[in-house]
Amino acid sequence: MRRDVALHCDILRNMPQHSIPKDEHGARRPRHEGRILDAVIDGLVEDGYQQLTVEGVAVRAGVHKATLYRWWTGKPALVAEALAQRMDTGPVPDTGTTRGDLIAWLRVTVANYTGTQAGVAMPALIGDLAVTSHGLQAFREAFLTERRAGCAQLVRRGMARGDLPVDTDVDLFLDALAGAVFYRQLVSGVPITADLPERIADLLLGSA
Amino acid sequence: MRRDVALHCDILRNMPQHSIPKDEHGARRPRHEGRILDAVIDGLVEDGYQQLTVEGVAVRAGVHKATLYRWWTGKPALVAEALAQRMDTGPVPDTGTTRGDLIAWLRVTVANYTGTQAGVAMPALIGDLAVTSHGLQAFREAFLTERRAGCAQLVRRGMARGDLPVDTDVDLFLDALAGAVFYRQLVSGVPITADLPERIADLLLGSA
Amino acid sequence: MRRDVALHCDILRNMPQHSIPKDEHGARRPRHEGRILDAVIDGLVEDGYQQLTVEGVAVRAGVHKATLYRWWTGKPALVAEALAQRMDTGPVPDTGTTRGDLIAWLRVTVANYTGTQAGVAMPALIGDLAVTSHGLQAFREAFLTERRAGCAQLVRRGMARGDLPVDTDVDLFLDALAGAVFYRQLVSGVPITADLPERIADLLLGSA
Amino acid sequence: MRRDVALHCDILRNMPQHSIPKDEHGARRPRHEGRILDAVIDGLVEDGYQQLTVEGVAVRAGVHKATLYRWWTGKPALVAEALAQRMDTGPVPDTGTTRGDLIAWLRVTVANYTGTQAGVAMPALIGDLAVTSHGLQAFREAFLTERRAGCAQLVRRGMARGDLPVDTDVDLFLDALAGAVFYRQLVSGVPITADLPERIADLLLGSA
DNA sequence: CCGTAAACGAGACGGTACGTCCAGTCTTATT
DNA sequence: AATAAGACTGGACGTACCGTCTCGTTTACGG
Repeated sequence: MRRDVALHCDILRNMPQHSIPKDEHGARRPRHEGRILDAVIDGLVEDGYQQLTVEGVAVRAGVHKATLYRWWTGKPALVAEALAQRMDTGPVPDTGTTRGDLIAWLRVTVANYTGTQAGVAMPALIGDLAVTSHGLQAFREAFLTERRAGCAQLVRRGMARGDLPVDTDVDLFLDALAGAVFYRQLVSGVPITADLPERIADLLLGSA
Repeated sequence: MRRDVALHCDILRNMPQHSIPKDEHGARRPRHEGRILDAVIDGLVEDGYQQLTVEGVAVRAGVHKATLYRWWTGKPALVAEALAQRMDTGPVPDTGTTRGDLIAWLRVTVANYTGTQAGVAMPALIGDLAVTSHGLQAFREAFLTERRAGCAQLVRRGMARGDLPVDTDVDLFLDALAGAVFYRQLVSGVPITADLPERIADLLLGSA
Repeated sequence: MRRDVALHCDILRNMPQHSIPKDEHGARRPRHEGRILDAVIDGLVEDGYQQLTVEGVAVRAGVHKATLYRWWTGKPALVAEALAQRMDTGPVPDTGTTRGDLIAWLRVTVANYTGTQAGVAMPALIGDLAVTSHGLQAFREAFLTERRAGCAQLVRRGMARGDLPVDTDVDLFLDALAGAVFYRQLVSGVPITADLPERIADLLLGSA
Repeated sequence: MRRDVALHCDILRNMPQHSIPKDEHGARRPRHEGRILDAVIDGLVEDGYQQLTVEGVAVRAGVHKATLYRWWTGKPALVAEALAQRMDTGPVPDTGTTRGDLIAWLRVTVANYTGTQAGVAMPALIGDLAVTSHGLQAFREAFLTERRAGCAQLVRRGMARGDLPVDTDVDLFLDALAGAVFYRQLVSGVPITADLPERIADLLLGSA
């Protein structure tokens, strides 16, 4: 009943008062889920993941702490769900060229990791989720799988076009693509400039 | 006096009893520094970064909690120093070929992130360090700069040899190199196999 | 509607299914009153008064918590009613001698306070009831008045017989009689032996 | 270290600032013990035992909740210690006559149970203490033993004087003595008048 | 060899948040 | 109607760890 990191892309929210909210499968949902997830996002933006507390979210959302624990197992689950719902995924880009597709895709990635609080929250969140073995895996499925599949599609299109070697290791390509952004933002700290997407695309297309 | 993330590659340790440990500049050092950093590492290995507590380290090291706070500002500083001392850096590889050098360097990187507890602790540690603006920067300088410089040297050698384009963005190349490993280990969760170093090298050398 | 500590010596219980239970005055009664009060008693016996919870009673009785709150004001009222129905009162003893009567009466008292869970539950129950001014009074009327009247009758018979002074303070006599048992059981903790009734009777009859 | 109901008649309190308070045996004591026990008593008087909360005591005493839990196991232990220190024991009365002694002793008893909040708190306290098997026993030893011994001395003196039968069951006598007051105050609810001590004395001396 | 300064051990303490429990109320649906 | 189902507010629980503090003791160096 209680979702650990059971993430839903729930669009049915802000229902008329006094009607029990349900998701698309008819399952019960927290009464004030919208307010709660908004509160999580707001807290992330203002204070960052570390400073975010369950009690703080409860206060901000005007909800009792116990209500949060009824529906989520704790801070990681709350944040994971909030991020999953708010993180921009967008459509798979189709610009006509492989380079253009990769650049478009990377732009969204860069925006997600830098523009929102998601990037800053991510390492700590992952650290928290990794405490339990299943936590991180569930998060990956809810959060990454879809987005990763979109990019894989894009890479295969490039292979078909002959822009990429036919034996390209797709998974590795994706890891290098996203990893370059992720690592720069979190670890190396090299400033992220507007032309980063193009530079990464060029590096990986071997046409730099 | 108190080092926040003032990391030293201290080789003077395990001194004869009853002599005050000093570093190479004659500065005083914590009496039981060796035991303490060992305790940190042990704690990391057994419980992970999240579960590690300053009190726990104190108990494990047979030292009073206040002693730790006298010398370090808290958990992140303790862990950062412990990792910096234990993380294997090694010499800059020189195998004769650029591909060989990259593979050798990546092997050490993979070993660091997977073999030790460092990789697992890293995201949470970074998350903690990122709370204070200077924390993360200090950690980078102590931890990354040297290692990164070694790899940069290796990349420039490749450019000189003509194995890499002359206008290669070195910083970006390093980010993609390490990022692919880091991202795979922490985010995507794709299993890390023995041939990963070769595959990454091939991908980035455009010869895949 | 809702009885606070409105205790009834209800003998209409375990009715045929699907007939609305009513008391002797035709008033409506909770549908599953029997199961509920049994659950209270069971809970008292197994866990004691402190550990008894309204939710626990609801679960045990297979009834919804709200149902309990519809008919009773809370735990004290529930327990008070359950005890009132189960506490053995018995007839006023008439053995022919005052000493015999007192002993017989004390035997029942001792049995009530030691054999059942009533004695153990009593102080905490009284503590809870005493929170509201009327709570304790209502409990006294339902629980004590009848039993006390029976004993008073017995004492007056003794005065008539000349076994007790004609100016005996009956209320005080009753308090000392029951108080000796109550105090020993709850406060002093001196073990209660089989001959306690005789000893108390002798003490108060002045023939010890 | 932590006293469950380890009660001390500690007179060493309100020490000069920054000196660690110790009891007569040199054992450590809570820094603000005086303020804390005062807060307990005040809370009892104003709200009664049931409404008293550990958090409330902490606030009232200007002390952190964790401090209370460091030194006491919970509410029962706190209240027990506070009552033990504040409950008037007084010297064993010696009026020259057994009747006078009993009356004097009963007056203090009545005052304790009615004048202070102790009497009102007592049943609920006992109920709480009785949850753990040792709790009640510890309380008895700290709280009752001394006072009871004083009265026993008084009863034996009466036996020596010939005012009481030589085979009087002292324990039972004490139970009846205190029980009459206790039971009236808590259970029967009969109003306690000024002449109650005399009446009880007369009843038990068989001279009523 | 002894006095001084520091590091250290011991542990109470205030503070913040945790995650849990139960009370008691409410809405909605069912019987 | 009375019940069932169960979400919800509210308040307290007892715990964990943080980082700071005082106080007394040890340690090792420098005169």
